[in-house]
Amino acid sequence: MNEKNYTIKDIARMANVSRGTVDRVIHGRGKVSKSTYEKVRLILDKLNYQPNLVAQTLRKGEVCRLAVLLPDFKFDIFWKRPINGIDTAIKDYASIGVRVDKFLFNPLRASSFRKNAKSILEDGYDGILVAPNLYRESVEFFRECDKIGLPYVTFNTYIENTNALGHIGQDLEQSGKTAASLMTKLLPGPEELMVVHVEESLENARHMQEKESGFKQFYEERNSGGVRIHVLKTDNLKKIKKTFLQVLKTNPGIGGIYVSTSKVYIIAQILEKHSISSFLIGYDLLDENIRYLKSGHIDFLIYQNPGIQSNLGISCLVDHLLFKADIAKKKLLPIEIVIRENIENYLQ
Amino acid sequence: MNEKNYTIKDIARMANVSRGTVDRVIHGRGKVSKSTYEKVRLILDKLNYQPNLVAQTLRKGEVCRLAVLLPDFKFDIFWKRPINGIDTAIKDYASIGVRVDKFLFNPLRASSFRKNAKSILEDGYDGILVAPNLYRESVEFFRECDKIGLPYVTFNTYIENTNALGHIGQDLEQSGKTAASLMTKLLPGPEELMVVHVEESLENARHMQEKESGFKQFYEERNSGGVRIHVLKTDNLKKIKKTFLQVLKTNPGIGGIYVSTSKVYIIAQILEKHSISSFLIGYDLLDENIRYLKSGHIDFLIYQNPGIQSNLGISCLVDHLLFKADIAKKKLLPIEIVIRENIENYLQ
DNA sequence: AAAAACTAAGTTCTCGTGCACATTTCTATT
DNA sequence: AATAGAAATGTGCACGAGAACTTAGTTTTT
Repeated sequence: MNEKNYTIKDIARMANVSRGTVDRVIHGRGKVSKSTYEKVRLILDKLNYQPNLVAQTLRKGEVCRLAVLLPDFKFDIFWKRPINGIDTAIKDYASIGVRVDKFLFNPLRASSFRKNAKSILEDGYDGILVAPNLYRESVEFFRECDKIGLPYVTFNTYIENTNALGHIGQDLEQSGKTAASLMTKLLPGPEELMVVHVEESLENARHMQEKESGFKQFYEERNSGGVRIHVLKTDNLKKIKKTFLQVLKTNPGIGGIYVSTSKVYIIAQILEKHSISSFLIGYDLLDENIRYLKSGHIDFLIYQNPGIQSNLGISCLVDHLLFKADIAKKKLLPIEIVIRENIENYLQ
Repeated sequence: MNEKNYTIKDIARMANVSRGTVDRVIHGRGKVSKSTYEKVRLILDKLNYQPNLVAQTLRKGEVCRLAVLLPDFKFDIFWKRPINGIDTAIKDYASIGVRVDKFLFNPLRASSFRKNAKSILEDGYDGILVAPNLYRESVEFFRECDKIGLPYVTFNTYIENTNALGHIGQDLEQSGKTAASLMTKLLPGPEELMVVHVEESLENARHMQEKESGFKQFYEERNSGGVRIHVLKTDNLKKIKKTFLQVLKTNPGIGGIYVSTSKVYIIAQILEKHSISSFLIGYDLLDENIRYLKSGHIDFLIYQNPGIQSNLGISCLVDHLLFKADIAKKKLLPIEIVIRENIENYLQ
């Protein structure tokens, strides 16, 4: 019950050797006779010796240095929350001696990515968390990392065939499927539905596509042949109202709308204004969205906490570097289903 | 950007005093002249000195000792997961010098609670996490704690008018409301519903009641006058099938069933066997429940991770004791809505 | 005026780890 | 047997905080 935490000193005393010898055994630094090695090893194993992480951290000062390479939210607001999440993670990990430096690149300029990547490679970091949304440059960067054995974790955008330690991201397809499943719960019969993409960021172009694909896939897998899905895509916030209403008018059978982005409140607004009754599912806990969820104009919000994503990314590297833990290749974020009654959990 | 973390030594050098003096200023231990005090204080404030938590922990060895007083899961399986959660928390906090000891009592015997409570009081702990499900004994225990200024956090069962530092628990009423809200999404019209309580543990008797109350409240608040709710309560697993089928037969209009416990798979089983089609909402990610969720016999599962609950409980005490943080009086657990498409997030 | 009491400050030790350096022990060669 | 050289093992210090202990200087007491 009352487990004592054995120290190197304890082990040394029990094995009748000095601390230095125990230390050498623990770290396999050699220069220990075979018999001594085995004697110490046995005691170590029997007592299940765990080094005192606190002392270790104190001694080492900075345990490891991580670099984070993400798009600057100045150019793409999408990245604001992941970056805030990183800031939180930085504080959390500072106490155990992990230092994290941020490198933010302009996602419109390959040169900006290259420049930051170069700095990272030159600065001798121990691990990197990177959003590889510039494909060619990222692959090039990964080659460099592989060359010098620098571990990296990919973030948000998944790239095949890399030696990444892991990937942290949203499961967009599954997210679309979740939306579709919720939709059929609202509208069990064969129905006419609409998928609306309200472009909000560069990053999201690809995301929206995958969500739509997941949404459709759900119905294909179910063989719900009777379902008709209309897709509306726009990046012009001014035009959207007109186009949207037109699609609705042309297809009066549409009973459910799935908005693939956090801009779902725009659709809710239109529905409210024109007193159109339709089921509505969208993303994220923006204040406007919450208002419409509470008023009943939005039926479900799906939430994938980007803050958690950042934290997972850092912890993934730390686990590998510090605790030598085997980490899951792909860590995906929870897809949270939010309604009026359980929203409180997700606010703060 | 590149904030250096100043140490006592740095401060001492800048103020031209010794480390001891700085230490005295920091901890207000007196024996420092006014002029020196102010000189040091000024530098401290200007540099926003934060003591190195790692060194502090190392020095102090054990930072604090916490006791956890819960029912033994040998007598009530309900407590298995919270206790597992505690075990996880114990490991997590060990690294920062927090020691947690478990005291498990027999929830059927007041004497068992008393005996454990006495041990805790005598052993000089710094804080206590307690499940006060034996009312009279708990109140008595809290009086003792108050007397010696021992902080405690209540867990799972809420007791009014205590000086508890906080309470960690499920929001049962809200949980019932969530179920009701999901039900209306499945069954929008005025309907006939059933609430089934399948008693599974002592603890749950009260829980079930609150969930039912929340479920009904949802409809009252909405003024859905047309809804009829039948309640079935049983602790006899053998009889349940018969009674349940009888209620269904007598009230053929019932279109939705809300099971207030994790035993929802029993109902699903009956529905499946008799090919009864009805919407079904229940609790927890038991293997059987997951199977029925995947097969479509269960429509929604609600999940309130008891492991998280334990962790929150410990962190609540640690925040208070170590970081002197103001903690929220009531911390409630997320109410997670689980369907086939997002279940993966919650498994492991 | 010397001893005692007190104040303000400095010094040293501890916590457990990890590494550099010092010392001992063993082996091989002359 | 003496000794170099390697191999094995021991020791000391630093990391930063914190508290006990020590010292220097001042005031009070007898």
